[in-house]
Amino acid sequence: MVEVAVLVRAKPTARSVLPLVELVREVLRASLQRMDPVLAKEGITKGQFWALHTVSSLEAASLSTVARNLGLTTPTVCANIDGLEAAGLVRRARSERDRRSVELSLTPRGRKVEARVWDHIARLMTEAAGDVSDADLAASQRVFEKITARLTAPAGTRRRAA
Amino acid sequence: MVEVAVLVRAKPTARSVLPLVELVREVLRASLQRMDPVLAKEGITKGQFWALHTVSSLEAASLSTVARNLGLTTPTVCANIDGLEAAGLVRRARSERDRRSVELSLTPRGRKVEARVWDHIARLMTEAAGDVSDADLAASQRVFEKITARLTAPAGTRRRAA
DNA sequence: TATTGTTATACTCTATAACTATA
DNA sequence: TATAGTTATAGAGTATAACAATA
Repeated sequence: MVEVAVLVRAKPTARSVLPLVELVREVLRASLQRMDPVLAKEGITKGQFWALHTVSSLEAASLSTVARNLGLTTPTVCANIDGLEAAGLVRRARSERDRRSVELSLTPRGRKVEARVWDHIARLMTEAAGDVSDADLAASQRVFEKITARLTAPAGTRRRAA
Repeated sequence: MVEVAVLVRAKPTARSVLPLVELVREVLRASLQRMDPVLAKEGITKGQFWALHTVSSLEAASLSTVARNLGLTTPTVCANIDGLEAAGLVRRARSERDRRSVELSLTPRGRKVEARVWDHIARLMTEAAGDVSDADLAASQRVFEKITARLTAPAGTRRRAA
C-alpha cells in the first residue's frame, strides 16, 4: 500500500487553483488592513500611495503612464494626484515637448513619504513571510508573473480555443 | 570566477518579497476586472458575490459568521445580504435557538448563481495558470497560507521583538 | 481626428456610530 | 451588560461621459 506520485510539470486544475484564489484575497485584505494606520499617519490614502509609488518608480511619469501602469483610468489617477499635489508630495509640470502632457515628479517630502511607507510594507511582508523558504517565494513569484502576463495580455494576443 | 550559491531554507529578505507584493496587487486587479462583466450579467456586485460564496460554504451561516469569515464588519455584510435577499438569492430566517441571530441560506437561484460565477473564476484562473507547474502552485499555496496565518494572528499571539 | 488631462457624476466598498431586540 | 443585527452616514475607489487644449 505504498503510493509514490512523481508529477513533473503537471497542469493545474481548478481544484489546485481555487484555494489559492481565496488565500490571495485574504492576504490582500489583511495586509491592506494592517497598512491603514500607517497611511493614515502619513495623511494619504491607499490609492494615493500607489500613485505616489508609481510616479516614484517611473522614469518620466505623465498622468496617463501612471494610469496605464496601475491599470486605472485617467480620471481616477487625476483625483489621486490632486490630493498628492495639495499635500505637497507631487509636482505637476506641463511638458515642453507636448503641451497636452503633464510631467509628474515627487517633491522631497513626497520622496520621504514614499520611502517610509514602502519600507513599512517591506517590513510587514518580510515578517509575515518569515517561515517561508526562498525557494517557495521564488516559485510564488514565477506563478504570479505568469498569471499577470496571461491576464493582462491584450485580447488579440490570446489564443482562441481550438 | 565561479560562484555557486546553495541556499536551503534561506530567510526571505525585503528584496525577495517586494516584487511579489506588486505582482499580487496586479493579479487581483486584473482578475477583478475580468470578472466584472460576469458579475454584471448575474446582476450582483463583487461584495455580494463574496457574501454569497461564504454563505454557500459555511455550514450554518449567520450574519456575524459571514462577516468574520470575510474579515468585514457586520454593517457591510448586512448591506450585501440586503441586496442578495432582494434579488431572491439568499433567505434570512430568525434563529429559533437565539432569536437575535439570523440564519442565512441560499435559495435555489442563489445556488445556481454562486456555482456559475465560482465556476467562471475557476476557469479564468486555471487558464491563467496554464503554464504553471503543480509544484510551483503548491509552493504558492504554502506561501500564502503562512502569510495569512501570520497576518491574521490575533495581536496577543504575535511574538514581541526580543 | 486623436490624445492628454480634467470635471461632473454615480455606484460600490467599507467603516464608525447609534439604535433595537434579545441574551 | 453583552451580543446580533440593523440603519444612518460618510469617505475612499472606481468608472463613464463630456469637455478643453493640443497634436
